[in-house]
Amino acid sequence: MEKEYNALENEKKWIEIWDGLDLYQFDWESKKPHYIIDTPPPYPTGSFHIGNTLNWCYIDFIARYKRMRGYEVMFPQGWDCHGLPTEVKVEEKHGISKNDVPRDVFRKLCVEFTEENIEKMKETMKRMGFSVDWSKEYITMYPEYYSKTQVSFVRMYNKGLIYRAYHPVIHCPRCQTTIALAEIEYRSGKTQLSYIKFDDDVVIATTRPELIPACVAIAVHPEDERYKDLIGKEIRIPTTEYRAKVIEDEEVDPEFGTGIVMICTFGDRQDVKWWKKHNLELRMILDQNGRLNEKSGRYKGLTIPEAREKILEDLEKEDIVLKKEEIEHNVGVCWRCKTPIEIVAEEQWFVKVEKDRILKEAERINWIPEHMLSRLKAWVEGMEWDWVISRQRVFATPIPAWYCKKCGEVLVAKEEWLPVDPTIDAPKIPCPSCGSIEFVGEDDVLDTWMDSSITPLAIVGWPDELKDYPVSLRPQGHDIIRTWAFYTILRSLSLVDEIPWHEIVINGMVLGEDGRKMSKSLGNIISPEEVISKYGSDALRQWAASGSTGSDVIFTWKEVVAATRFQQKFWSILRFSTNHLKGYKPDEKDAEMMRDADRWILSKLNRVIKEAIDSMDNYRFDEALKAIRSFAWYEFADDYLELVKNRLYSGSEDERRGAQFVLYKAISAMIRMLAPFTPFLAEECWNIFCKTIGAEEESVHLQSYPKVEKVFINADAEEKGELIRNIVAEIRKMKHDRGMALNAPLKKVMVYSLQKIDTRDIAGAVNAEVEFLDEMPEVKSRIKRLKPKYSILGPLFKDKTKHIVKKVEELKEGQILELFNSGKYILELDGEDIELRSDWFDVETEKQVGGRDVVILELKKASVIVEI
RNA sequence: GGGCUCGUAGUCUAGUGGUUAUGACGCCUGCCUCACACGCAGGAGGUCCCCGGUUCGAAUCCGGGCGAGCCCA
Repeated sequence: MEKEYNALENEKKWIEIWDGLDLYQFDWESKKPHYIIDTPPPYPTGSFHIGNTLNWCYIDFIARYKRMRGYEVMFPQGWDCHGLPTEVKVEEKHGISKNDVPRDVFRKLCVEFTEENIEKMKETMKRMGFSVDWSKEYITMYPEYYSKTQVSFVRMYNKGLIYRAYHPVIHCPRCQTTIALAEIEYRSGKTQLSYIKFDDDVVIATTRPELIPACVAIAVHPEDERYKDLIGKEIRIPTTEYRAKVIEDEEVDPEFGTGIVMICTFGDRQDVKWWKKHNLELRMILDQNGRLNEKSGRYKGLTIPEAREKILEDLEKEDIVLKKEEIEHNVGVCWRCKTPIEIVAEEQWFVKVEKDRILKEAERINWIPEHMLSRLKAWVEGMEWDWVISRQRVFATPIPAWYCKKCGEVLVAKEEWLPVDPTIDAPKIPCPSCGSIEFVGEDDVLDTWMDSSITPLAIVGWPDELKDYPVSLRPQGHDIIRTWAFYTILRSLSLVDEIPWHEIVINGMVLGEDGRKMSKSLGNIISPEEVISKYGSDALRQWAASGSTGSDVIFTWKEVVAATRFQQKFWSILRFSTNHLKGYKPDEKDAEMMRDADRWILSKLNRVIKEAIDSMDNYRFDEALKAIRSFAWYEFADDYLELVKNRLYSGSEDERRGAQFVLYKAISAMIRMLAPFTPFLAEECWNIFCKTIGAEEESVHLQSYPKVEKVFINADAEEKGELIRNIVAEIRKMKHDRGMALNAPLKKVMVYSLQKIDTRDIAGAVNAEVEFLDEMPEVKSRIKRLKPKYSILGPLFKDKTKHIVKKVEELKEGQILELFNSGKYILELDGEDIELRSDWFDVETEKQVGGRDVVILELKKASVIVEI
């Protein structure tokens, strides 16, 4: 074995080998229990970012672990292709607008662009060693997938869960499309608040003077004494012939501006609420292109900024602009182009949101961490209107519907017609209402979430069949609980009356090294490729396991570097161990050759296996990896290997066999426990390990996870082992304190302890002859004090504990001896007899030696006499 | 403005009622001890954000405050 572990070389080697092996194929026919993961289909931006990396590392830890635990695991990979970002990129790339070319041509350009991006991202994913079953890949822009989206639309329409309605929707004037609530971002900034006199009594303050022609009412707070008399009055709206009534509403803020507010259709979402509540007139002065229309009178044709300027100018002329002031203001903008959004009323397709049902059913899903459910609940409870699913775009799943040219009837496709593009294909039947065969195809398309909200259904064969449902797991980030998780639950309930998954595991966001969200402007972005090219995938994967599930994780180079150090450490452990395992034939009978140190570490190993299993089962990757790493490094390498070195190098055949048995057990288990986290390192180590012991060389990723062998868990062995370790540590510390070399020979060491221990390995480790004493003839020893175990005393004696402890401290040596000799002692406290038991206390002893020039090391459970 | 999460050594972090509060990085001292100097052996470093309460006992539970982050309005 090389002295140094070369991660980059090794990882490259295994990627090539694995590529030809198909290790992770899912088999529906397998008799093993199925474990199906509804993996996120990322948006093919062309780069797999570090946030994705965290998410996929979690998925891969789970997938690899579950496989090793005997499950038939499905780890599919999808791509959520449709959407505006790609349209924008393609327009940029080809220097065109989507309206310059026919729809199908533009769509084709988008498909090509997306295919290239997918390839790039796959590259990174493979390099990361993710155990994806690529035969289960799905791509939402292909007809095989989007026909499923269309089927889902048709079925929900037929169930009355999709409808068309005239409704205020959020609209981006630049993108010229409707956007979902979830697609609004909020920007804070300064804006101008203008005070405008509508008449002598009515002065309103507005940030949107251009909407004055759309003013349909004026509102004041019902308890605002200043304006009581105004309620019910009709006021003329400046610059127009319209008149508006003054109404009262509790949601008016009397503190803001003048306390009088104009209600427009629509300035913001509050306007929508008031408009609905008070049944106000609808006067849309904005067109879809973001320009004012004829309803605005002489401002027709102006853009919003132009209109604002012109109207203010006109109002100034009328001398009714009383004041202007700058205020801090939050404005909703389009998430894509950052243009302030508008609210307009249009005919749209909607999906009905059955709030109560979703809230109730979401509780049947196991949320990890639990509190993430409250995020979903808060979102659902706050929803003000149904889900708008129509978009005025090109690169998306077509809405399978037509409108009869003659009578206007809406015709939604039959399932057997799908996939269909109504802008190209005609319906296969005449209008059911009037018999006409002339139709206009719907040219709105579906929201991308309509594609991605059926992923768990798509991977189990829906709509043809539903092989295994709900699926096992949804892993995703907390940022998309209100979108992906929410929409998926909604759709699953609507389509198959079932929750989509048994469990949902939420990962946090990745923050930059400065603890802030990664962003271009902060310049704190780290790409996975950058990390991989320097330190390799296994190191980055270990970083991903460093945070606790659900919490945001800070990216730190030092964590990555620490991971590579562990890899080297483990490599050295393997190098040492295989050196001593050459020619060893594993044999369970060798367990009989084990000595105290062997039994101790084997017991610890089995505890670690149990801990790792518990942690992995609870998706606590940080705990699991930490337990494995710290066992390997500190207990196994620093303590155990140091203890048995001498026996391995120069012990008898029997002495060696016991240690070899343990090396074999521990190395085998540690490699397998590491496999989900560091698949490359583990594979290489397993390969070397198998060669060393002459076993069949098969991928570690096809092995089973280590099992807890209860027979080796032994509290007595652990106590002895700890004592041996502590004795060695204490002697080393003594050498250190006296400036001696750690391997300097000592004349003699004598150990006295009530615990009978094996001194063979102590001798080897401290380079001295070691004698175990049954008595301490030359040593005077006395009990220094008793240390109460509060965890026992507290619950038994509650408030009396303090008094008892005080009494115990006052006990004489003879009384203490009585306690330890008989195991109990009667203590009198306030006239009451209390029976103390010896195991309620730890005893601290103090010893002295006369005569010989020795150093006495006092340990909790032993005295060590060292002759230097 | 609302919801959620969090506040523990210089930094990051574990710990959800019980001895001396976990670990990593960094720092200091000594060692090239035959697996590893990417290492080994030691060491220093803490008001567990603040105030109150519950309890024999609080980093942990409750209330209030201050601060941070995320999601939303």
